[in-house]
Amino acid sequence: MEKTYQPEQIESRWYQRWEADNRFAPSGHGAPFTIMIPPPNVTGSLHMGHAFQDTIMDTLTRWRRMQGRNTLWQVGTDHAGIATQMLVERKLATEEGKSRHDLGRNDFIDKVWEWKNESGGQITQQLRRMGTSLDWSRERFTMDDGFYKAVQDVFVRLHEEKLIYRGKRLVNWDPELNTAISDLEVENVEVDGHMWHFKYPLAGGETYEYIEKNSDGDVILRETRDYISIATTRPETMLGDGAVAVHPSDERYAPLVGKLCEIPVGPKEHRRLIPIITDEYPDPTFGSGAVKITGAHDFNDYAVAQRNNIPLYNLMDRKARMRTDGLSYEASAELASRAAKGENIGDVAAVNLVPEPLRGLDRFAARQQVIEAITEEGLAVTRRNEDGVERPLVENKKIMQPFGDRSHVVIEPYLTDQWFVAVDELAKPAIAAVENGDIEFVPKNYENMYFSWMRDLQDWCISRQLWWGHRIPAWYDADGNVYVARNEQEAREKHNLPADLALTQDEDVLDTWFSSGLWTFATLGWPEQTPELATFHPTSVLVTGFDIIFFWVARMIMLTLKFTGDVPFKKVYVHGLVRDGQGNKMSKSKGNVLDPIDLIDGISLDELMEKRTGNMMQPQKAKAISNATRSEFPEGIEAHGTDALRYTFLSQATTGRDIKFDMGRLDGYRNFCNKLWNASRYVLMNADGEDTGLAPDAPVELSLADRWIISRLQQTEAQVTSALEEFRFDHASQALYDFVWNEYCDWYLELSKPVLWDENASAEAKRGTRRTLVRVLETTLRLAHPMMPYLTEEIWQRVAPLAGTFNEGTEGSGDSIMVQPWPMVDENTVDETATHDIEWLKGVIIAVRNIRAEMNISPGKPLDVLLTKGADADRQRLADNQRFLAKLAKLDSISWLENPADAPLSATQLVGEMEVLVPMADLIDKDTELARLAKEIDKQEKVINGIEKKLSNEGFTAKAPAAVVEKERAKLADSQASHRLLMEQREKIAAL
RNA sequence: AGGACCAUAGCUCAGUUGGUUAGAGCGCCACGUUGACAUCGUGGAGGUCGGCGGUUCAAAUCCGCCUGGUCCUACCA
Repeated sequence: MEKTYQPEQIESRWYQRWEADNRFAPSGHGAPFTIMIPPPNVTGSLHMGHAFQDTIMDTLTRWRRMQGRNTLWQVGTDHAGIATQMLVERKLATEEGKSRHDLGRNDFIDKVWEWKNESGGQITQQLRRMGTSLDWSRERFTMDDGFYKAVQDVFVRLHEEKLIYRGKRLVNWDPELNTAISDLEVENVEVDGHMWHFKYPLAGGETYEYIEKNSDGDVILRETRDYISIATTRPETMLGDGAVAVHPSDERYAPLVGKLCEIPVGPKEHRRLIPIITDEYPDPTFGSGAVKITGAHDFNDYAVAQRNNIPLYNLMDRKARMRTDGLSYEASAELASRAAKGENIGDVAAVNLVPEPLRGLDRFAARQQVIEAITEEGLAVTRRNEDGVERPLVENKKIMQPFGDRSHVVIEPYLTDQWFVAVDELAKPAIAAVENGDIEFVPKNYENMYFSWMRDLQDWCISRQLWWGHRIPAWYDADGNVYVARNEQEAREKHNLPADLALTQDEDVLDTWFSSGLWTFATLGWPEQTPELATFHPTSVLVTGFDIIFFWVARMIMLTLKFTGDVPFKKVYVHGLVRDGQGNKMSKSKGNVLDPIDLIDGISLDELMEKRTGNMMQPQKAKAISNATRSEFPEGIEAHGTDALRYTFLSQATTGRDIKFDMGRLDGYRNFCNKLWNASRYVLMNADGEDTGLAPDAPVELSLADRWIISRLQQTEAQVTSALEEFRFDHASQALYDFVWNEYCDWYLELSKPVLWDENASAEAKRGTRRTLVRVLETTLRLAHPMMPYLTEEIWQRVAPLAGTFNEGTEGSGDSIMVQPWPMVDENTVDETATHDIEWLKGVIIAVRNIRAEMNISPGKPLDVLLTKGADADRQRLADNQRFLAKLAKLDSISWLENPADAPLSATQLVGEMEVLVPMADLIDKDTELARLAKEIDKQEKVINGIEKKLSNEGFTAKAPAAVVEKERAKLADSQASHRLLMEQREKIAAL
């Protein structure tokens, strides 16, 4: 074996072997255990979030597999409609200078498939690097044939039940991508905005008395007005106003209700009139209390317009430019004015209320022009500034502006025909499933997040004006009648359409999340009732980030309950975001992204800087990022191997919070891998080719240390297992780390040396120690395997043949650790006595080490040590463990002093009641030692005082449980003993 | 505006139902290479558990308020 662990040589070899041997396919005979991987974008690449998530899923999967469960970890990728289409469009533009429209729909889609086939392997290759035991033989894609069928089926059936409908609604429109998006794909960001105040003159020059009162009811303003004052952050939408609304209780405007006012924009001769109405929506205490209602360009206004039958006038095209189509402004204004008076004007779609000079302008340019025109006309509300000049009132104001989460452009509420899922009926059972515990969130508090969202759910807009995705299975005839069916033929049959009737399919595709919502059951063959579906569904646990609970988890629950009658998963393990070491979100623009593969393989500083700044347009920013990178990673990043990376993720996988990825820990766990590697080297050096007690009838003698480490192993097995059951990967990894490093390596291996290297030790004892060394290691490897698969497999191959315990119950498949049984706790080998004895032994050794350090005695200098004042048990322990003590504490001799009074001047430490003496008359520095003792005495006195105070408190002795009081008394006795000893020491030294 | 989570050693984090002398790793200091490992060993320094109040015999832990941070949801024309 190499002297240090070299992961790169081991990992790819084992992964290929596992995959070739079909180790990842379900094979257990126990209860099924299923995890569905959250399908990564097919054209994506592995980021830290994936790596983290995949580590957790793989750990669970490997663990359950070893427990004998019939384990399936289903793999697949997502077609990721918008993301993939954007990517290919950008590629097309840069490489061929073409847009998708140059290619046309079919050729473009071919192009995407081409790209998918070319690059889709990247993410799956990277997944393999993480050691994931995914069943590649069942890999799925959300646009493969099976999914196509499932999606058609779900769509058609939901439509038949009227749970999918089509309608003209106000939706979030992305003017860059030219598609509708769902509420969830909108990010609201606070930006600096303005609020303008304009006067809407009353029709026919009418006037009224405007009276403003303060909260006490005193009149603070009284004036005659011929207008109503309106505030807006989006003046360009005034063109599409359909009404002005005031609150019904607002006395200021009561005289105006039912009258008409004039929108102060557009050609003067065709100014439109709109009614002043009442609605609950306006807040009388905000602004002027009067709100313009632009039903086609604002969600709140839309609701008001619906309630009050106000027409919706669309002003913009798909790119959020002012419309150029439809009727002339003059004709449109005429129609709209008739509508305002209550006339039915039929289809409003042709009405284009954008004045000709503004047509074709971008929305922001149009805004500027509208503001200027109104201001010029004197219809802006003015305020006298500090300098005494009247100026138009423009408030600077933080406003929340909606941005597309992909395109990062301002989203426009836009009136279009879209397909929707009516969610009310689907949400009810989905809420119930979590309420009644059929689905459990870990940690629990995410259930609240889920409930609050589910209880206030809007219908889900599922149509996207994209090309890449599942095309909506609906066909139209020339008259616009719609026929929903699985295919055109079925549409004709279903509706008895004449063969010569021309049908065209809906141009839109479905929201990506519509198909991924079917992920847990469509991957298993649904709508066919396959054996896989019967076996592996519902799945056991979903591992996912909190950020997609709404996007994905909630929708899976709704759709799966609807179509399988069962929940998609029983548990949802929700994890936080992986952030950088400083707690910042990793992002390309910040240049702080870590690539899991780089952490595994290592990367030079130059390459890392290039990677982080490669496509960056601004040289200044690139330089800043380079500098930051250089100061954080002056030497680049070393290779750490997959297991170390996995272990780091697991140790940081604490519940309910984001993860600050800690490079220091990564180094630490790389060292841990090396530690385990070297411990194994030691075991193999001492056991390979030797008698490890494999023969069933060979007599074996187990030493104290052997019994102790076996006992500790049982406890570790119990800890790791229960930690995994509770999804506490941090605890599982910690328990294993402690056992391996602090017990097996630090103590047991050292304790094994005196036996193995002692020529006088019996064959039985040597055999027992070798057997224990090997078996404990072998079991530990199995315990560690789900967390660190490569290292454990590599070592296990060499250790297992010497351990001879691995074939139990898994005959014929004993050639990989993957298929070995998970360690079972054996209560019979838990040995309390051995534990106490070893603790005593450690106590003596540590006491000597302490004395060495305190007295500045070289660690190598052999000492003669005396023990005294102990019980008979201590004397016996000394007799039994002479050679261990001598070896580990580097002693010449250690013996029992019958009469404490005979003790020479010594440095002394207590182990229980017993004293450990290192005689050292010649070594002592009087003053230093006295100072040290004074400090120690002081410390003990503080402890004693604290406990005495506690014990003298009657409330404590009366009310605290007896055991707690007893514990305090024992502590007091210990401290008093220490104190006495220190005092004696001080006396002796002082007498020198 | 409503809600969630977080605040423990210089850094990253543990700390079960209240009872520890408050722990780990990294970093730091001192010492140490003959027989698994310097990606190591031994010993050590370092914390009034964000602040204030309360409940209790007893609070890092339970309750309230405050401060600071992260995030979600909804938003006011």
